Amino acid sequence: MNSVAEENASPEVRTLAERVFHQLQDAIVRGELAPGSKITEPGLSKTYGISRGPLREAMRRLEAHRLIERVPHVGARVVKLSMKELLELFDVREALESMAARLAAEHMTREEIDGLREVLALHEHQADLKSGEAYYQREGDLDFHYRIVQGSHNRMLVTMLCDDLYYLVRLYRTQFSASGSRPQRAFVEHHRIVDAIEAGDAELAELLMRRHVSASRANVVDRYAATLKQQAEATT
Amino acid sequence: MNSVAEENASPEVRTLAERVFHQLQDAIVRGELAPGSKITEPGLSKTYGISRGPLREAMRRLEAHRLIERVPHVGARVVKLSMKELLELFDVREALESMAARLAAEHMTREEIDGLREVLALHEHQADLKSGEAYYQREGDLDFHYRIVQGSHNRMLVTMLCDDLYYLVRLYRTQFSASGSRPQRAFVEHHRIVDAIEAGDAELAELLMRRHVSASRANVVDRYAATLKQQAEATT
DNA sequence: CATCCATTGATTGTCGACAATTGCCATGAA
DNA sequence: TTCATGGCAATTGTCGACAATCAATGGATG
Repeated sequence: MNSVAEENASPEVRTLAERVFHQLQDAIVRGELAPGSKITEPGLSKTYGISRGPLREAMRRLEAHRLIERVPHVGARVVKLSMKELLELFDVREALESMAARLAAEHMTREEIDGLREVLALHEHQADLKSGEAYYQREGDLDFHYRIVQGSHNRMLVTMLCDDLYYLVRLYRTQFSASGSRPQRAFVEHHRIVDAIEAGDAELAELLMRRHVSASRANVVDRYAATLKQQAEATT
Repeated sequence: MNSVAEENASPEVRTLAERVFHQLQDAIVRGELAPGSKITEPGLSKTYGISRGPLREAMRRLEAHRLIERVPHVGARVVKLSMKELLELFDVREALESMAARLAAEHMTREEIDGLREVLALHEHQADLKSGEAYYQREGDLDFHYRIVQGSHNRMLVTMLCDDLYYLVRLYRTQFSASGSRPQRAFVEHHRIVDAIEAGDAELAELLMRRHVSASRANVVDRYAATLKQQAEATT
């Protein structure tokens, strides 16, 4: 049923390999393909109705994006983020996003800043409606970071964060079912960051973003420790 | 002389696609494939004596590493770094390497620090011999940065810098024939960085590395401006 | 003479089949 | 019972051929 519906030309969905790459990327990030599960070429080839050629290219791209792990002559499995790797991811994000915030403060245009403010307002509105949910809010959080990165006007940075790391972040959120959080505090931090960017204060924007990511990391560590403790109590 | 040396089973040179990927990677970085030149699948297929299947997978990997650029149904060309992209690269390096230095100061082992000092001593020795050359010194410079990144013990960071960015750095050096430099000053900076790492002073190590990369970037800008001016004079 | 369109050539995208390597399972011996 | 060894099935790696798409050249027309 989907073979006819999706044939209109999106930016880069013109070839089969591209299409199945995005499909697989989504399936993995949304958790439809379980982390750690084995991926077999004939299997996917059948489910997606394409030959193994394009499929292998799609898998090579997934490998480059760290969404699957391959071993020659053995096979591929969906990546399974360990706590260690998750913390590594946060360190990298801290480095790259703080730089992005700094560059954004220097290069962001008026329209981009306005758009950023709108995103912020939208989030607060949603947060008012269902403050406990924090469901759409999570996607919104990424939206916020997304726009700042684009505001850096550094294409290399944009590619690294938006095309690679953010998919890992989303994967982590489904994998650890991390609905988590600290909504109001994050909102305040977001506002401060935008203020700094609007003021053109690169140093401050960088510092605030760095603390923001760092705090998010600390929050994850806390929640993880709590989970461990809870499990320990459950088994006694 | 290295064409025979590297054929015994290296970590991941077991499949044709892997092999030709590394070969192409080297060829591009060393400038044997001119930047901007068009790459055709039948052509490479013949020169390397393999079928188009593995070749396409190798090219997909090269694309992911930003060494070639592909357009669907049109073709692929060797990447040609513009000055803008080069500066973008430096910003990303500044972010990632300063974080690496910080983590290195926290996690580097005694042996790794000793090894780092040896590298430094070796470079000074080479610099004494032929102070003007700065040829091997350039590879040495990368060696220094390489080891610090590994000292961060952050696998994601290692992959990003060593597997991706450093190849772009090498490509830039051949493309701009940038033998460039400021040897003695860089040496001093290197020493200071190692001192900070050995002292476990993460903040300082981060700051110094950041300045080091930033200074290197400024140096590139200066040399570029000089080149432009020189060209302008030549055409009058 | 310039512009537009069609045909041609080549290159990329896709497919199915064959060869090579791996992991598993059964069989046998210590 | 346990371990080693052999064969077997399945998956991955590789190849050559066919179809789809694009750029380029040539001719026709305003």
